[in-house]
Amino acid sequence: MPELPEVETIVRGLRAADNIIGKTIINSRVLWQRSLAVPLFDDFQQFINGQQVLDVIRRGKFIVIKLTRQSLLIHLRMSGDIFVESGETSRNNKHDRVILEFSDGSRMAFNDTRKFGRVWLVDDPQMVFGKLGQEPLEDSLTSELFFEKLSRSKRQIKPLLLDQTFLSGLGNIYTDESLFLAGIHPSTPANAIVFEKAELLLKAIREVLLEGIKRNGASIDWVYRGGDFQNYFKVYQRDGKPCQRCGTSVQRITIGQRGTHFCPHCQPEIA
DNA sequence: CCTGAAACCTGTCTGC
DNA sequence: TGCAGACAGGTTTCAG
Repeated sequence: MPELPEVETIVRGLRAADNIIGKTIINSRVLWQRSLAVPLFDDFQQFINGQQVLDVIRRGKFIVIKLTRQSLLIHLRMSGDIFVESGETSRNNKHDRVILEFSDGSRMAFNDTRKFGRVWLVDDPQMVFGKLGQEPLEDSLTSELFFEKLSRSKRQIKPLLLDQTFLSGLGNIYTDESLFLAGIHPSTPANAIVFEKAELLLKAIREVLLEGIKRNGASIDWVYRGGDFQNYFKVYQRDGKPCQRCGTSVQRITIGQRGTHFCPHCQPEIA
């Protein structure tokens, strides 16, 4: 599920719809030990009990739950999801990995089919995301700064955008969609992108992320949470179908072990 | 510094 | 129907 817009959608839900702010944790259950990055199970349970949820924010693809004394960080990786509920659950809870129980009888479940997701309970979040790159939606990232960052790397633009130490929050879908909007071939060397194109790319990244957030993220495969951005993909998983701009068949190639979708006509090789 | 491959996992879909 | 293989929204680690 999880790129910046999906994580943002979940965080907003935890602040509003599911509102866990103000709740006190009275018990925790860890059903899959390796979902816990740190600390070990005994300490986790001991430390978290009694702490109250003060706030929930997002940093990159991390969900940050600020507690009385510490922070609970959750990274959903490929298949993680969060559910808040009370009473008997009606959903499929087969893949619940970590559950927090609140004093009002409700609970929050971290569900993760593929078990790639991780949970950290730490004093200082910086310990976990110290090297994370800038938030793409923040104004402090100017076109000039973005262009300068690009010009310092000769890596292919797609793997660079996926690198969370370069920018934080972009994943496979939003990267492909952004490169399409900007008309840049995914294997273009970053330092071959001229200023005007860099400016266009930053604008495209923001446009795609904001639309994703507006549509509550994308729901694909067997995971559905209400988001419908999947109905507005221009290239992602549209290989073989005509490009909506020029009609050329959208192509799928592999770059950096990731499926990569682009229009050969609108995104010519050489920036 | 860069790239590619493998690992961590479960589930779905396609083709024979 | 069965079964092999490819593939999936991510990240880390290691070899070259």
